[in-house]
Amino acid sequence: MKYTPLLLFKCLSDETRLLMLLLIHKEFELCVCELMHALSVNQSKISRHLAQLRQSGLLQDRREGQWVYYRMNPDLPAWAKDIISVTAASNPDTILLVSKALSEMGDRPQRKNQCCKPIDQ
Amino acid sequence: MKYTPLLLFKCLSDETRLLMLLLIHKEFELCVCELMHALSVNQSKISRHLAQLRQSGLLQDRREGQWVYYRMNPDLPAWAKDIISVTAASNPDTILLVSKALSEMGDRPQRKNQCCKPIDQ
DNA sequence: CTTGAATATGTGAAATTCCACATATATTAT
DNA sequence: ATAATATATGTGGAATTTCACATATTCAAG
Repeated sequence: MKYTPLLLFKCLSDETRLLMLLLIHKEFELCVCELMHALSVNQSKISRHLAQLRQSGLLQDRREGQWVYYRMNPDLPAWAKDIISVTAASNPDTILLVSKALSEMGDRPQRKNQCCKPIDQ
Repeated sequence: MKYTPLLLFKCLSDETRLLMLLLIHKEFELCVCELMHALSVNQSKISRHLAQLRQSGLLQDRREGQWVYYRMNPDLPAWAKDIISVTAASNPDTILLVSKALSEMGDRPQRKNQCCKPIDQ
């Protein structure tokens, strides 16, 4: 996977993808249905943007039963991680509403092997 | 001017705009004809992308005689400056060729007197 | 095996972005 | 005044991106 600034910025230049990335960055790991609920966006749209982020090397996926969980790709170069971290830290308002919608979601899937990052609240 | 991550990333998601921004970031200030020469791109294309970067608040313009010089907008929020700086510092290859083309334009210190004169002079 | 839930993807249309060409504006020189 | 240079922008079309809908796939439960 070759990471270029242009590839990263194209990924970040769509509102749905940007919100998903920032929310996953905050929550460590989320599944498709959680993202659907948080962003109030239909399944095929979420899934297709996730596929693009995975194919671009920004996200990693992990299947657990019927659910597929997405998290930041740990192999992302440091400069790309920095850009996402700086964006998140300096613009907390960006994911305010979607983060609230996520926390108000009922029946969120339980992660089996999560050790460090609990579902908030 | 309201700066949002999405607006910044849309500006950075086009190759012409990204190269121009990184080159201006490195050179501090460049005029339209220098950018045309460095990127080997025609005038209307350069001018239109510069207009977008100015209208988005990323660049500042300054007229001096018949030339218009563009530089980074000093009012850019720190996080946005950081993103551009991190990108430039960690991806020097990105502007390698355009930077070389610019330096081959010659007489950089006196560019205000020589900018856009015919090549054979 | 069949059903249902969660997710992925084929497809064509809608929306957006990008571009080249022509033309307009601004400044300088003659 | 006119001409020449540098830059900006109107316009329509090409290219790309985004979208919704339908269908496919994968897995768990019965």
